Amino acid sequence: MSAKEVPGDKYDSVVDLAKRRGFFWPSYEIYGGVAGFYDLGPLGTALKINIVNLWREYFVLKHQDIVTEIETPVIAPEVVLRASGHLDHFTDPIIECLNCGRKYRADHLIEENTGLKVEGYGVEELDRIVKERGLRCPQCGGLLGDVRTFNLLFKTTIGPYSSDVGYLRPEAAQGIFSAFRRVFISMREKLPLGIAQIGRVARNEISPRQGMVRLREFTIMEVEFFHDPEGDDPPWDRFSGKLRVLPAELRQRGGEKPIEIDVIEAIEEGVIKNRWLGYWMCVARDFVRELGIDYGDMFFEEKMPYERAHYSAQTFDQLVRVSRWGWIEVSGHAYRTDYDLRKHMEFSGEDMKVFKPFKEPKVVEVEKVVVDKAVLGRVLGPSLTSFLEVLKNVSVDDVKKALESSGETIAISGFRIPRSAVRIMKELEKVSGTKIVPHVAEPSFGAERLVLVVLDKAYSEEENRVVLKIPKKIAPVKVAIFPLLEREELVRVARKIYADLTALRLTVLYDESGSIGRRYARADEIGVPYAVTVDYQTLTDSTVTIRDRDTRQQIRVSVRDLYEKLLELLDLKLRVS
RNA sequence: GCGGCGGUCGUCUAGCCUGGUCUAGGACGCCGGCCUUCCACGCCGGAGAUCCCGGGUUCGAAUCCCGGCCGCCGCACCA
Repeated sequence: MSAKEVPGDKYDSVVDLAKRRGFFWPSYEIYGGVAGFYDLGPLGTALKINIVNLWREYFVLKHQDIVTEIETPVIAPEVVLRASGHLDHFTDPIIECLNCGRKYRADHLIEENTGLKVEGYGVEELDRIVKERGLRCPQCGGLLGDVRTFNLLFKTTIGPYSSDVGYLRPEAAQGIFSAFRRVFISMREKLPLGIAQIGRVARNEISPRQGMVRLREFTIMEVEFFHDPEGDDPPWDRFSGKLRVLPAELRQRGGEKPIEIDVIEAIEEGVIKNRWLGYWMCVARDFVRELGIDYGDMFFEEKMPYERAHYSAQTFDQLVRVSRWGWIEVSGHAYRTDYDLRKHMEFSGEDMKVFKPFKEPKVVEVEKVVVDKAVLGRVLGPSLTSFLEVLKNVSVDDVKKALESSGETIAISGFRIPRSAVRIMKELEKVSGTKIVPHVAEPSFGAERLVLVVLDKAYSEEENRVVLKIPKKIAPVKVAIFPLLEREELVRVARKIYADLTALRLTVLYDESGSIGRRYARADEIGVPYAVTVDYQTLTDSTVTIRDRDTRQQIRVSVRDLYEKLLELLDLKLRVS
């Protein structure tokens, strides 16, 4: 039985089904709705939970030796996002040309056209300058609109004081970086260490579109995988093989077709710049495949440097083909290097370095920064303490660099101190290891997008009936129980089976209304993989039929074996290979 | 954010141009009853619509006008 190819309006059918049967719909509909927010209904919630758990299976449970999971708050104090760079990269004063619609950074526009330094100016001040100077659009000479801020972070206040600014996190990562030391210690201080987090994040998108694809608030599933770039190889025996990849260099030359390349080869040839990034892409490939997406409908597109986030040295988006919008991003794979930990070290003053033992201890000549506190005390006075605190996190190289500049005084981390108060000393030391800042490879998924992708992929129409061919493992309802007819003797048996299967923790649907055909159709429409029917034969020999959603074939099993048989069919039976 | 198109029971839709006959019609779905021994059967009954929201024009607005919200498409934007 071949599924009819559903044409271009398939997405509409999916959305329609989602609303009718309770997968998802726009939030706050009774008030007209708000763009970028969606509710998950009963079935959507169940489906999402199953998808999330499958993700957990791939990224956490199959990697329990190297990945652990934590949970951190949705709200972050300002300093965290200042440290991470999100405040700088997410809050821009923007001005738009009223004539041609081009958008500019207001501060850059002013600096380039007037020579004024306006860094740190507020919106009103920038707006005033633009108006006073009569600045026009540099492209078309058109009139400019008002200066506005352009901020993708949702802002709030923590506690009763408006000065305590907080933001809804735009990614789960910053909570992980902030907690890195604690987790590292509780995981007995070993690298590599993956820290996973599943949670809600919010991004105040300018104009969210594409329904469930681009949300202002969604569930992110990510792993920050901390490792030594020179450390051991990933466990290639678990996940490896070919990836479909479209490298940036190829895109630059107009290439649109991904190449197929073995992950290890891709790393050796420098196509993928970090081994763990490549490894997690393999895991992502297999995870998404188990959601029902074929290899051919999925590939990894490398982002151009200007497309990347500020923290990323290389990014691949995992794209999946859906009916209405073509290729959409379901996951991002970023090589964040040691950027985030370094930034948090700098802002918090905490040492996030990790001790990396040498194979054998060695005696080396080390350089140390030595300061003359007597001299400094006279110059800096009470701020000496804070200077010494800051100095702990300044590298020897940075001090050297400062010493290279000319003048009586030198600048270190914003402090001006006499050159004579600082010198570099060399001494011999026995060292058994070194301290490194771990590097991070980050796979990151949007859960709601996956819900949409699964439904879009699973939706099919056969003989005017809708069948949702959701992979059995993630189907929100696993089994439907029907009495063939609404007769007391059949109903009694069917209800008993329903109660038994429910007690065994299967998600079960019981339905006795309408004809048997209608009930099969209703179950097909929400993707129930198996339907168990109690008929008159059941009353004589205690057997029931199990009907397969996709083939409509029925098999007959005894009620006693039903549970085991269903587990087997649903591929839920656990075993070691 | 700009431009185009659109918004009527849960869903799809009739009605809008040409204002009143609309207490807004139908189909599907849903609920109840009858019937029925396996794939949306049939019959009977029922519930279900702020006609997206607000304002205006008019004796009278689902219908005409304005503003807003939401959606789709294009542009712009997009960690």
